[in-house]
Amino acid sequence: MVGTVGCCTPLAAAPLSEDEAVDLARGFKALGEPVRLRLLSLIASFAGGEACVCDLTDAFEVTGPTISHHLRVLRETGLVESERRGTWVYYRVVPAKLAALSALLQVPVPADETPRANAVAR
Amino acid sequence: MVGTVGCCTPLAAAPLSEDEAVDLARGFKALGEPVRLRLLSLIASFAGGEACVCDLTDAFEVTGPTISHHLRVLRETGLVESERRGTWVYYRVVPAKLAALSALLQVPVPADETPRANAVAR
DNA sequence: ACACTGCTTTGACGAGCGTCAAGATAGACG
DNA sequence: CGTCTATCTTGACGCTCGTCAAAGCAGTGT
Repeated sequence: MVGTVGCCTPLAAAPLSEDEAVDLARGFKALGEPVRLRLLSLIASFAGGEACVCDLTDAFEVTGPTISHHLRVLRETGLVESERRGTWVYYRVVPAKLAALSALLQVPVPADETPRANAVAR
Repeated sequence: MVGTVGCCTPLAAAPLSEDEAVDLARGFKALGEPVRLRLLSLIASFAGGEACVCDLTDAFEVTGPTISHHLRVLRETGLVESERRGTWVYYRVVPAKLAALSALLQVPVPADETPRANAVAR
């Protein structure tokens, strides 16, 4: 049963240990950078689920080395995989890793708060 | 400014714009720090969904001001709310904000990859 | 073998972040 | 009012991070 809210380790289930927190924070920190987030989004939304670096570089204002640096961070965090095919290097996302982080943020919504995500008032 | 850009926008649906990415990355960056992640987890798993700062401070190795600083970051990011009641200040998580970030990471899993996300421990 | 293109690494610089000690503020209780 | 406790702010320090230019490496084609 995959679909349940408590499939893995929701944030509210139990206080995170320091080691768990260090490990998970690595993932979120990698996502906490606009260029990396766009990079991930671009790769994920490419046809076939993979994109070559040449496509990615053109979509940003930063230089090639910077893109390469961010891709390396994403790769070393396990959020993407890379593979060289001939001249080009292709990147694709690792869904399991994203799912793990996503699951952590699924908090059981208390009764006095609407479960709709877009109703963030204030 | 409410600005919850991607309330229901999975990462793979379409490439993030720069503005969306900047906004969402703010949230992930706040989560990308072990102490803050544990703080959030601690608050979320407290009975009643809220915890006073005194409870939180005791659970960490860092000093009071540092806890206060991290709580401020979480508050200014919209991940938690605070309320003073008498002597103590209580914090509680904002589920909608977490849900928004969680939804973004839900990627359609391709057939060749296992959908299991519980390999979080690493 | 040589030149050319795609991508990564190296080294350096400025900005931002996590942390603490010390001081400031707010409420409770004599 | 004055003191005590709980929490936040300020200012400073070291470390990490994002960025770039320049150099390096890997494949392709001539």
